[in-house]
Amino acid sequence: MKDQSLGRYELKAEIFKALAHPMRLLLLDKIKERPRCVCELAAEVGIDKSVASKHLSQLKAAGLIEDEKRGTLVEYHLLAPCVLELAACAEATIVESRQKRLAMITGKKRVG
Amino acid sequence: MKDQSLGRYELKAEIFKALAHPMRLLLLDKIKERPRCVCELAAEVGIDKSVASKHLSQLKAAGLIEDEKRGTLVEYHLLAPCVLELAACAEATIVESRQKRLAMITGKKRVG
DNA sequence: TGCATTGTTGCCATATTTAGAAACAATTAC
DNA sequence: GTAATTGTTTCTAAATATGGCAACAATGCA
Repeated sequence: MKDQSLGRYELKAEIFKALAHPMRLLLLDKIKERPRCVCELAAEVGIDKSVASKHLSQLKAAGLIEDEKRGTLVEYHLLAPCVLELAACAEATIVESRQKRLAMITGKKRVG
Repeated sequence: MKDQSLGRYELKAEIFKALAHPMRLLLLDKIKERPRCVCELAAEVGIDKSVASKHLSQLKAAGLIEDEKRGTLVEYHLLAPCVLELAACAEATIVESRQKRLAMITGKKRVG
């Protein structure tokens, strides 16, 4: 195996990889509020424009956002609304997992 | 900024990072079918047990799976059902995004 | 006890990712 | 045209992730 089924997951992994950076998640949230250009995003989150551009490029390559040129500006807007649910689900997953873990620890103490 | 809001996204990013590898997505799918031990998973996907153990460790750290010792075996089972939706959503996102992109290209050709 | 099975961890070499600065490209305004 | 603004690309160094192997730990069995 190792190739047979693996191919099916590489595309999925690419999307998760695009989401696997706190700065990109922050940028996504900013863009979700309203479309923004690179310079505005870079200033808001306090990073260099080249770094912002590269992060946005990755999000675009994953099909999560889209760009539109307006003069010298390049405005990015959200393409996949599903992403928001992804992020929310991720957060919920953390909370649930921790609660379960805590409950289990407590339960074990009581039982054993 | 750069610290102010970023912290909120680091935990989310950790989850996405755990999902950002095709092998780990494959392992998750196997575990989703039914709980399995490390050696079975490693054999099924064709990787070394140490590599499998490390991947599973990452999934566990992200709160996505949980382990349970059974003699010399360590059985892993799915902890966050939300993850499955995450993966499905990721796949749908790809398809939708590509269709939109194709439609846009076609549209641009027609219009312009 | 001695041995086999199962998992985890440590180590190493390699590959990928990232940030920052500078160079470069594209557009607008003068 | 020239300068200014905005983005992208390139290059480099540092950080991180990955796979494979060996060493080690834990459990079960004879």
